[in-house]
Amino acid sequence: MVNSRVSVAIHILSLIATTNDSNQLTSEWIASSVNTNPVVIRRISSQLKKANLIASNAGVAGYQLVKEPKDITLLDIYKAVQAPEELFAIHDNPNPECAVGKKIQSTLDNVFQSVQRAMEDKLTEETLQDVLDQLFH
Amino acid sequence: MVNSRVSVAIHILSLIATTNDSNQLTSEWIASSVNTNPVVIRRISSQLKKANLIASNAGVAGYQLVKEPKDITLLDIYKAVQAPEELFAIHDNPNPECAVGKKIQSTLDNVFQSVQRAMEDKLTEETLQDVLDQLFH
DNA sequence: TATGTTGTAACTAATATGGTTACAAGTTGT
DNA sequence: ACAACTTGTAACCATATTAGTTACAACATA
Repeated sequence: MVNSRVSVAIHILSLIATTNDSNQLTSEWIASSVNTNPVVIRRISSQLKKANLIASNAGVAGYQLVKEPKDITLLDIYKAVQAPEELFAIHDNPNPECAVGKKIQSTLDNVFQSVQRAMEDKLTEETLQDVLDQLFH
Repeated sequence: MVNSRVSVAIHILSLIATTNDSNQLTSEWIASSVNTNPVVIRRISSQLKKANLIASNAGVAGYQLVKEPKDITLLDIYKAVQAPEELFAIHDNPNPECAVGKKIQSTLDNVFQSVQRAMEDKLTEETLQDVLDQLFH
């Protein structure tokens, strides 16, 4: 299962996108909406910052979006907080002296990549704006 | 990340589909191809059996496919070994007194379900036969 | 009856995850 | 200058998941 960092990241970005008073947007305030520890928020915010989705300044309260919500895809968010990780794990060291074992890894790699691409294509279709629309419809 | 049980399950099914001598298909022999412990094989085989993909008899060596490889989709295999589990985790207990916190779970549930459906649709397209074709092309 | 198998329970080590404490470094207002 | 507050990170902890392992009951077969 994909961990909840994606979920929390979308929550954070939704708050940033919809809160006018940037001064209010402290990690502690965000944490009280997400219901977690402020450090968890700062940790994930740090990843969103490295992915160039948000901006912030050490010492000064608040975070700002770097792009329009319609230009932030869920894949952007997914990749920001997910290690550059394959969706499916493949068992290692299958027996190369077995006809199946010899080719199973490359075969599964092909298959799983196409599945992962299908998922990522869907994540690309949906933007933060779509989430905001659903949140406030 | 989706654990390696899906990967191992496909390996097991490929061996069953392509090994004529059923007597050879012991959990120990399969384990030597997968490169793991026989109990791991029996554990996953047990799940495949419950999903009605393979058959076996306690005490007698071997496993048999219940369906044709072309009629076993990768989604069948995925669901057999994966707990009936959502692809994306959603953080719990967001603050209901916050406009975002109040609706984030139902919104993310919608969004993530559509993404999961895209992945499952792709898994449905590919069958064990397709894997066999790639293994022995 | 001896040998070998499947099926499972139970335990273990390794790893990932989210929560937490602590603190350095920065900003701001007085 | 300094007090109060913030972000950014390192470090640690408890928990859960995972795969590997040992052990053994139940069954089949020569």
